[in-house]
Amino acid sequence: MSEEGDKLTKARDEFVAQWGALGTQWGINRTMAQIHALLMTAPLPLTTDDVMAELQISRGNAHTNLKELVAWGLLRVVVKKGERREFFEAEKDVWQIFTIVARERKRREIEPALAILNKCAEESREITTPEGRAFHDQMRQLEDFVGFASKMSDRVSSMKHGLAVQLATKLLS
Amino acid sequence: MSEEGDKLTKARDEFVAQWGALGTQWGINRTMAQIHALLMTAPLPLTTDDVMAELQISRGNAHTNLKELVAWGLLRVVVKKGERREFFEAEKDVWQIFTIVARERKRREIEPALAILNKCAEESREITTPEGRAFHDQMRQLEDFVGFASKMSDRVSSMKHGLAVQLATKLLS
DNA sequence: GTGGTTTTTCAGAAATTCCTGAAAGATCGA
DNA sequence: TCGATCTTTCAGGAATTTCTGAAAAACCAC
Repeated sequence: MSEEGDKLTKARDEFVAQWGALGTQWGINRTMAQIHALLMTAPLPLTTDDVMAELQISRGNAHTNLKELVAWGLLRVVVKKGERREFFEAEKDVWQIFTIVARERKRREIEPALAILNKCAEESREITTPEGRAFHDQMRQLEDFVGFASKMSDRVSSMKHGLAVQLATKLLS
Repeated sequence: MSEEGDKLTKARDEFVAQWGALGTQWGINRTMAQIHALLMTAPLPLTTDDVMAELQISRGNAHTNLKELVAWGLLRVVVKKGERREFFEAEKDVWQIFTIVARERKRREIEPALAILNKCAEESREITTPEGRAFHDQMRQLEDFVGFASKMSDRVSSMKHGLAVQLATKLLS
């Protein structure tokens, strides 16, 4: 039995470590990704101290990243009767996770881009030189495309899981 | 005339600066994003020295990031008759840019994730404890979803622009 | 070959991001 | 109100990423 426990611990530790390393690529910091991995695979909600102990990190670090994950909506705070400490539990549904991440990425990556493109397209609207026209055109094309992507992202994110799969299956066939 | 030229220069400089700042969010470094912005809006191909002068950066920095952009496929090297220096020109078609970025992101973000999930699902396959089953299940669900996303990404990236728009329009209607 | 030009590399500096640890601030029961 | 417990903040330090500048390598015409 202890052997199976070992295998599980090993697999889980590996998942946490590797997922943390991947987090960097995804533009979130290592600790945040590790905490997310840890809680996604935790059978029960954990406290800040549990997380500190498991990942060997400081209280400040654990606290900041736990709250950040709560702000994203990837974790929930759980209050237990007769317990003063806060417990944290992860959203485990993959479609939910996906929509949360998609929304956040849209907010941080797509919307600022749109704002810039809008502004630059506007500022160059009335320039009549060939270079000016070319610039304006390029801004418009980018703006149109990014705006389009933004709308798509909204649509997909707000779909029910089943519907999205249905659509995707059609696309893949 | 000079007034229009000023307006264009101003708009373009702003685009380069802001796009550079955005690059950070997108997980590429500021300089790389700035160079990309500069060349996407350049009427003619530029040399390394042009880029150094425009962005006020060192030769090493300019060189490294130009080559990186060429490796991505976002820039092309242009050789001019009677010129020894290399000139660089950007891919300006938005759909092309999108597919290139999508492919690169898939390679850097999705594929490593799949590899990890695969490994962890495999390692926990035979564990029979309830915790082990739960872990294995979670890995499988993530694996399935990410694999699915990977295939979708491939499909969309390899579409012709028109087809993608057609599909998307249907989705948006 | 030689001299002049352009490209490439890379060690160390600069900038940015992330983490720690401790102190201050809340919360709560008695 | 007090003491105990838990949460939050943040200055300074550590780690990571990015950039510079100069030297080396590659290239080319003569």
